[in-house]
Amino acid sequence: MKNSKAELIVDVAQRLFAKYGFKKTTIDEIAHSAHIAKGSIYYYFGSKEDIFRAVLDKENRLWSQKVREVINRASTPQEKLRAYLVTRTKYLSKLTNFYSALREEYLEHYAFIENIRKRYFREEIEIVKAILEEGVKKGIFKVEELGLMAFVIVAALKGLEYPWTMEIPMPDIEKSIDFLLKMSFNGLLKK
Amino acid sequence: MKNSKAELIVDVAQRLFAKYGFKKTTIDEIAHSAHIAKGSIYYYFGSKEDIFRAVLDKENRLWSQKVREVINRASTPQEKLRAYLVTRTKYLSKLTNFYSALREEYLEHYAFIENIRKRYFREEIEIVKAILEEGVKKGIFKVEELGLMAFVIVAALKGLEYPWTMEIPMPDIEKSIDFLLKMSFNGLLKK
DNA sequence: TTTTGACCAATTTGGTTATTTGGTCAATTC
DNA sequence: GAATTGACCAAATAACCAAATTGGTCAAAA
Repeated sequence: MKNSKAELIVDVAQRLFAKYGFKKTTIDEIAHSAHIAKGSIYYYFGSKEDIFRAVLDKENRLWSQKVREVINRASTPQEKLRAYLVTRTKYLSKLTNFYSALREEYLEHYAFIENIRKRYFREEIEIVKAILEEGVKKGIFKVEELGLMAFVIVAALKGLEYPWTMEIPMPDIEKSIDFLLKMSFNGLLKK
Repeated sequence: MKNSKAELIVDVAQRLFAKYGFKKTTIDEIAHSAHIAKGSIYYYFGSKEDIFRAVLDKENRLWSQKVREVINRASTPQEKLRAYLVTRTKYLSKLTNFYSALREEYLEHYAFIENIRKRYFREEIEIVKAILEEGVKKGIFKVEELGLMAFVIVAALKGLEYPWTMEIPMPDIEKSIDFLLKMSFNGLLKK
């Protein structure tokens, strides 16, 4: 038995949320699509928000796994940082629900979505922090305040996401990242 | 006579827009607050959007002036860049309408606000580009692609704005900027 | 232990009417 | 004639309300 009922619900909900968004997807639809009664859903989940959280968690686990995998495969801290930046950005747009929930759907700003957003923001900072830490330990990076540095990097990344929301013609994302990295490593100043 | 009627309208509208936002402020209110008839407003402005644009322009001129002033006062390109980053960020939050229009009010996403947003985004990029250009000419900076570099810097700045919208406890903004700058100048790598 | 569907309170929807809004303009004032 | 006015209008919005839908419950059944 590879799929428990709870997983089935999450899978179905994932598809529907992706298509219609959180608000427009109804529990009845989910139940119907999953060929179970509505009551069954509430046997496994406490609320609609709970289901959504489960979907987001699933997508985030996938993203997190992929990102960590790519980071581990890279050998130097520089490569790790680059691998992280490129992968996280490319992969993020594939996580339909995660992405739209944290960007578009926040028009409605549900409190629970805000919380999820914060949690993942912190998670990203932790990932970057770990990379920087390794770099410092290996004597490759020179960073005084790890936490702040990680914060600034992640915040800057968010900034790179922003323009394409605004439909400003944006230079190719990967090029921008490579550029940001090159500058980060070597600095602006002429040697 | 130091205030033309058009200026009076803009001043009154500025106050009201700041308090109630674009949508909730009515032409009747503006007319009433300015002690003139509604028709008079349309003698000077073509539409409500026009008035709003005028308010935004006024605030932007102020901001722009302040920023350029501070930049000119600084002597080295490094100082100019720092002066720009700090001033632009600190000052931006004072421009009530400008700020809220380009952040909160975009929930409604009026096309004309999107356009203004884009224009100011480009304006910021130009300012940064000019600073970088000077730095390169003086042989202080080493930047290959000026446009892209300026874009990345401004985008990163937007990223630093983002967290306090999300109410994530954010490290002090000035500290972050100094940090970002130090890193930008010297790079992450150990020498 | 799981599953069900009738059931309920609360919210959302669709349709209608009343009010307000942005914008016009002929008449009036300066 | 440039500037100002307020009554006026079509269109948008708010207010209202009944009907439908929604998230969530629960006693009964499997």
